[in-house]
Amino acid sequence: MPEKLTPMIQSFILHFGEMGSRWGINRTVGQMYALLVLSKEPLCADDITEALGISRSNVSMGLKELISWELVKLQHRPGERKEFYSAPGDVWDIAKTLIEQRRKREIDPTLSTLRNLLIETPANDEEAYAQQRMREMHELIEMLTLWTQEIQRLDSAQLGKLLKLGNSIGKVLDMKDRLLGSSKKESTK
Amino acid sequence: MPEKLTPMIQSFILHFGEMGSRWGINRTVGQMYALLVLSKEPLCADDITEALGISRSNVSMGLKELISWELVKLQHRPGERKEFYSAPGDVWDIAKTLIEQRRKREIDPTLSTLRNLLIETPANDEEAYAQQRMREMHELIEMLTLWTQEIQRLDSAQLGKLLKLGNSIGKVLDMKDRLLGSSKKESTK
DNA sequence: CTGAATTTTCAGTATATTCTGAAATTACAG
DNA sequence: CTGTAATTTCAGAATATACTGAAAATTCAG
Repeated sequence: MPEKLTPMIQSFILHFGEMGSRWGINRTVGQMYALLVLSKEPLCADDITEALGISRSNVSMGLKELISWELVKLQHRPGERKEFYSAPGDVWDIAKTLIEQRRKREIDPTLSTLRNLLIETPANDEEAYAQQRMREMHELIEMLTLWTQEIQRLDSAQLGKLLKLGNSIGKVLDMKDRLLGSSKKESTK
Repeated sequence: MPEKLTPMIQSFILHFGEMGSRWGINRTVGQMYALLVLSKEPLCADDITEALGISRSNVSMGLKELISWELVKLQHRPGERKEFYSAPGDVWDIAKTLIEQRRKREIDPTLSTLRNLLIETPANDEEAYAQQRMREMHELIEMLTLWTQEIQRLDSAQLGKLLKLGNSIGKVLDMKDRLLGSSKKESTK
């Protein structure tokens, strides 16, 4: 469908369309975002319409969704009515936004549901067991959320350093282990 | 639709059905899994059919999917033709399987696509820029994958200790910072 | 203000996904 | 083996999601 996109850029867009559809976002919106991420200059709705070969109205709705995810920024040019859209220039910023939004939309409501079910008094053994599983689940999700929140506080530069250092994560966890006085004696591979 | 499920268990099942549908898994399969997770004893297909009020064939297909995700284990009882299904008893095992499977199904293919596009020689400035974004993206995904893989190596008990210690993750990251000689001077809140 | 350029909305259509019942297949107790 | 209890398959129906074009609403240059 796309018109003047190079094969390389097309492949990328198609792949992330498919990926998007595996997450909440739908295929077309995923493609729109992929296009925006790859383009240096902000694009207007018509640019997207043409590049992806989809209807103008579909683009309008897609952009609305991307904006609600805070993944896309709207810009105006002086003396121009037209609106231009762009994705953050920093990939880590994008990832942080994605994580944050999914937390708000999925994790938080889940934790809230679990808490509500946990304050009820179990009516029988079956419910007592069920509540135990829910409790474990709540604990786990809360902890993983904490971790990701800590990681999200790193800025792109810090993350870059971490990356360059290779997989020293093992070392950090070992350190953590020592801090915790872990019983299991297993080195990092 | 469900018959003899208590309201508490119903709520849980409904919520995780919705959640499942936001991920690759569909609503009904999500409900089936929620039911299995909450039940102490393994269930047979007919139990699920009855509890959720869906067709027997739907249950059969759903179970097939859950098995392909390795989220559910099949068991036989001596002298019984019937098959019984159960979810792991440990929530962390479940989470690890989910993470692992999503990595295989989504992350790995994405990294592979990115690598293929990165070995091409950019035909023009536009492609050169696009490749740069792809490179950053590849780096980031690879690093985050490494982190999660390290975390996945922890067993349930280690994770439990981590949890009980509260959010000491900040401290570890600070430690890491010092190790890296971070420039930014910001304490853990 | 005005009106042309632009964006948004939405009802209807197209597409994709999920679900079902009936038929085919499989597995195993006897 | 055989018969039956169980599971699986699959074509078609039901449902849900995505997409479009036309019409309405909005915005701002002049």
